[in-house]
Amino acid sequence: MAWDLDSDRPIYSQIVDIVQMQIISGTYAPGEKLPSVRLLAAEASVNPNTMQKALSELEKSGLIITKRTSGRFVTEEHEMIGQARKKLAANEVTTFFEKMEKLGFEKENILALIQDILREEQ
Amino acid sequence: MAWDLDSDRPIYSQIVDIVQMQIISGTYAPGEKLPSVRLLAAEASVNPNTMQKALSELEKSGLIITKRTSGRFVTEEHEMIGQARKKLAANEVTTFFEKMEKLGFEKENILALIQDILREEQ
Amino acid sequence: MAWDLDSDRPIYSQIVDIVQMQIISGTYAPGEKLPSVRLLAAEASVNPNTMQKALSELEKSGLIITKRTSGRFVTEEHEMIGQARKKLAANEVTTFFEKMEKLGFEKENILALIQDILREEQ
Amino acid sequence: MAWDLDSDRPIYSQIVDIVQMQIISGTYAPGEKLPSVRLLAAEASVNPNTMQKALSELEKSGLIITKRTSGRFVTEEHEMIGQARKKLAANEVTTFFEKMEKLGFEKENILALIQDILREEQ
DNA sequence: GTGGTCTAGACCACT
DNA sequence: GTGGTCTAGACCACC
Repeated sequence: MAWDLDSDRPIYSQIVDIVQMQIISGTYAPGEKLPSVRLLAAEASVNPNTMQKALSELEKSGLIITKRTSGRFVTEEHEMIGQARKKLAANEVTTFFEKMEKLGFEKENILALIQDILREEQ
Repeated sequence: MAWDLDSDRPIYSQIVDIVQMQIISGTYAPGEKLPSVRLLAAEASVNPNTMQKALSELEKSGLIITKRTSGRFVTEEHEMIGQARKKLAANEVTTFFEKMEKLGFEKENILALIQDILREEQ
Repeated sequence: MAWDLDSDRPIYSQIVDIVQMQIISGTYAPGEKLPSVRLLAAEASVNPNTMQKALSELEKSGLIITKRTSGRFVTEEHEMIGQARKKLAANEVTTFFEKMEKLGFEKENILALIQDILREEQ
Repeated sequence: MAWDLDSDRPIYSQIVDIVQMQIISGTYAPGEKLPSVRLLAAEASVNPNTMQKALSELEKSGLIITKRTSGRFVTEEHEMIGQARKKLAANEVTTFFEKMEKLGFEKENILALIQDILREEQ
């Protein structure tokens, strides 16, 4: 597993993004038990406290459920995962549009442009 | 001028991107003379050789014309600038689609999604 | 190896020509590993940076492939080498014709002249 | 007049080539009087002795005739000029073939190649 | 003053 | 060990 952490952003925040992505993409399925904090921390070469903080964030957002005695599990509510996915997607779309507008493209034209490019790729 | 260089990527490459963006966005107009290598290097707090390497790249790509004794100028061929703009846009579109596909969206659905989001923003 | 560099033209440019010639003539075979930058630089009594600049040019032109940690290799695409050979040949032919025209020969007569001379040489 | 002398070869020898070329190409017509040694030397930014030596060479080869009291003249024998022209042309042809053979072209193929290139140029 | 080239020497990432 | 990047400082040609 490539964790690829850099020192630009807080480590815990980068971990949140990675694990969130793994949940959304199904690497960790709904209801699946996550590895222990210690194991994950070791994998990522990170202090367990840091990993703990990251997982707490994910619990706040509802993607992870902690069962005191048995560990952490991915939520079984597909709805939660779907929401997270939509939120990330919305972020991607808006930052994408910001970049395109810096390049001087009007919102109205971007859709047309995308269709052009997709057509060329085929 | 905020050059905002980090150590993740080669500095000269970041400079290429920044100056390219300035040309495309019109900060430097077609035909306009660029500041001298030494001045730009001082501005960016970078060695003149590094700045030179960046500008040489831009010359190879056709965005900049060097006149030996009088300085460097933005090309007057709007065509070249338009091409660079299109190339950047195409990159943005493809990386955007890659990210969205990681999030589990099919190409066909992305267009629909964008339209939804744009409608909500209004 | 005689590098025979003079100060009329940029050294790196002369090196480009020499190595290019070695590749075309087969001194370095397709797929063969080139000596390291530092070694070549020492051979040519040149700064490693200068040699690097020359080899980078050759990489841009496609004759050389760089594998980051293991070295530089002559391309295995005979097509690329053939193209370079053709380009050099075309240059020779055109400069030859320019000289001959300065001497007052018409294009149509040059072919005939060449045939005469070749016949005499036999 | 661009004399373009470099320090690779003896200056007088370079001057011989240049003046010879001017005679062959008709810049100096058969029978025409050449400027004085002093004037030519000044033009070429060269010591008059050097110019003198160059012109003596040309006299030996028969291209120039010295008339003691009135100056130097281009020969009126078109034959002489024609021979010089042929000799230069022959040199060009042979050095051209040497270069092409270094590039791996057989004599037999060069003619065909030239015809190809000339056809493309049209 | 401009850009272009070159050297010397350093540090980095990768394997 | 490999190539890649960067800095510092020098000299050149051109105008």
